Amino acid sequence: MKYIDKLRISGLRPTKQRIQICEVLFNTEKTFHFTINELEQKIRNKKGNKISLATVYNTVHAFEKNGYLKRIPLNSNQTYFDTNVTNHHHFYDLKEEKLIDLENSDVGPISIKRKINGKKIKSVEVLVKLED
Amino acid sequence: MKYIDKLRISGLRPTKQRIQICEVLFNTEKTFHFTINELEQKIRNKKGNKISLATVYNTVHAFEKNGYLKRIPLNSNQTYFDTNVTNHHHFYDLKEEKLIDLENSDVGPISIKRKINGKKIKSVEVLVKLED
DNA sequence: AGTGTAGTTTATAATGGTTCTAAATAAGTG
DNA sequence: CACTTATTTAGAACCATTATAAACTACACT
Ligand SMILES: [Mn+2]
Ligand SMILES: [Mn+2]
Ligand SMILES: [Zn+2]
Ligand SMILES: [Zn+2]
Repeated sequence: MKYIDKLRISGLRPTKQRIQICEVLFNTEKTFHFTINELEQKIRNKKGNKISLATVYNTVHAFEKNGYLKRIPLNSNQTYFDTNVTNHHHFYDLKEEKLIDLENSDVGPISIKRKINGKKIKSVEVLVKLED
Repeated sequence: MKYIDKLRISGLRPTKQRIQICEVLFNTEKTFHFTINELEQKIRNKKGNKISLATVYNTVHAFEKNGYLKRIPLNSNQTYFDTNVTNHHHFYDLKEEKLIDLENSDVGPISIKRKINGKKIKSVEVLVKLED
């Protein structure tokens, strides 16, 4: 999907800054994990110009709300996002403080046997912590 | 196990403040989830006196390090802890913003088929998000 | 018991990721 | 081009958490 469509569907006008964010986020072979600060640095390195943090936060949050980015539940002082929005799970390397994707085929089916009245399951996410 | 032993094993002297924290954390039929601020309020309500936040943080972190409390990976602006330190998983009710324990028997066995060289699995935690 | 030392509590400050603000700028529309 | 509305931005505000350092306490040893 073209960047501009992702932006438009997310209710955002395709500005110069947002398109640069898109190029770093979506113009890659592989998906990746990032914090807001890492993303801001990456844009500065790859594009050679600086986008204000407020714009990065706004754009990432809009993409998250519209399903083009995923927030990863993790105990860290920074929030981690994922450009891989398919259902998948994660290794978390405690020493390196790095996330690694687990393909869905890497994890057997997960059966949740308990039901909560009036609630339905929105997502099931597994976090596998790794140590040496 | 007596509070004082938990404290001593954690390398902490059994002071008046720490014993009050223990009474609120461990002197209950059921286990529970909490944030530091909720814990501090609970102590003030149940014990009628105030313990400084620094002491609550220090004590909780010492108990976490020694396996008497568990930190729950969750995307929140506050850190959640659990007095249930057995292997178990969680529902997270997105609307109520509340954690619910899933007993181990509520979740089928989870097989992780991928290995990372030189790393071993420390924990496997499932987070099931609930919506209405 | 009294003393000395190391551990502890506490109020308060510092830190740092995130969110808010409001003024300057840019996009879209006719 | 003129106008309206959305966007960007630097900086301030927010707030959970961590650090600080002075007053206080546990406890081991006389
Ligand atoms: Mn978090
Ligand atoms: Mn946190
Ligand atoms: Zn991922
Ligand atoms: Zn729990």
